[in-house]
Amino acid sequence: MNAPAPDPAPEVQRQPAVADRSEPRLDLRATLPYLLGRAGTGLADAFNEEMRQYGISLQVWRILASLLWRDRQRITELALNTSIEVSTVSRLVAANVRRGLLTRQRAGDDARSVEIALTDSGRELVQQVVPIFRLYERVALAGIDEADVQTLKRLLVKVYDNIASLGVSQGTRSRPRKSATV
Amino acid sequence: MNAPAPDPAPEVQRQPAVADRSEPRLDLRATLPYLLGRAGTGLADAFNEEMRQYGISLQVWRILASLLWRDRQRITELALNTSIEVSTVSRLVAANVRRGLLTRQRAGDDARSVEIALTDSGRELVQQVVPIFRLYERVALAGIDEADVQTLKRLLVKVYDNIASLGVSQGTRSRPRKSATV
DNA sequence: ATGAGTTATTTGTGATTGCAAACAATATTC
DNA sequence: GAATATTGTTTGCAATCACAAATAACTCAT
Repeated sequence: MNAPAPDPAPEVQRQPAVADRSEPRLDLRATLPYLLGRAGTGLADAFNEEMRQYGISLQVWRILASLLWRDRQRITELALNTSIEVSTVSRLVAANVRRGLLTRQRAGDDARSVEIALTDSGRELVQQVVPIFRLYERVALAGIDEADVQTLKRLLVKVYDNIASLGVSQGTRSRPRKSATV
Repeated sequence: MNAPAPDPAPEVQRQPAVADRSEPRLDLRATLPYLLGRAGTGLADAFNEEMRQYGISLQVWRILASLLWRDRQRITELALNTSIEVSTVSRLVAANVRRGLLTRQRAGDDARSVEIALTDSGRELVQQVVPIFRLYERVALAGIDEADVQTLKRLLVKVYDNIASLGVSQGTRSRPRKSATV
């Protein structure tokens, strides 16, 4: 969702012939995918766990947070901004309208779309959680100096862009797909 | 639900009074949890997709890779090494024994445990995938110089350790929990 | 306006998987 | 050596969620 990655470097599809040169012995635990996934889901799981006491899931948190950032979004917008499947967003929104955290009303200009907004208690809840979220970020970054934090974030963006460039090359793909981001 | 955020290493429970000082406006997309999750699941999804043509899921890949690294592991070991839930490992192993990629035989010394090992065709398959895995890692790291790669990995370990300290701090936790690592 | 094509959302359904309970075997304690 | 606790694995069940099909409303060319 950003810079289309400068020089996407190696092309992915085909070349198993050459690649066989690498050793068969593979220690996953020193690889980027492993370290990245472990840190990511570790953080996500921990935060998700924390969210239980607020009665919301991580996914719902992201929807609420997105709405705090910009209120009155349509389902599709929410799906795009949170990287959650549209149908899932639809159901999650429905559930939380029932719970009184969100309102859903049809958009004036387009009778198909609905505008989702925070209720007062919804806003209250998110604002209550925001400090917790920030806290988790601080905890995750504890003992890392500011310069390294910036480096880390920059590299994570770079990595994402590198990967994203793959998806596009594949041709027909541009869908949101899964996710478990905090 | 487990530890309701006790008093882990870093300062956890901040007073919400002060916390309100932080801007209510929160741009998720500049935060570590977001960037981390996005990069991690982006990579995982892409690789998972790639695995389709080999007929295995990302989870199965990790089990196979772990067995390539060290053969003859018990279910619990596999769960530990791959960070996949024990019951899930059990089912995945069962399915792939049926498919002829793995063998399962009771361990000599303990009639409860089973030893999982690669069959020839299982080993053949993993070895075929290893280069693809390495390729994905290279693609993800494209354009990042060696020093930064090391920094990135080091920081990811640090972040994980920081988070892990949260969970462990409260005696009761030591289970593997969810995951989606490549 | 009418019908083809598109966009927004919801609903049906199957697959995955986490948790807890069930089982089975071993260890420990008395 | 019986009773109890612990460990390793599997299974029952429920929740989550992606994909696809269905529904509804809009756009636009004719």
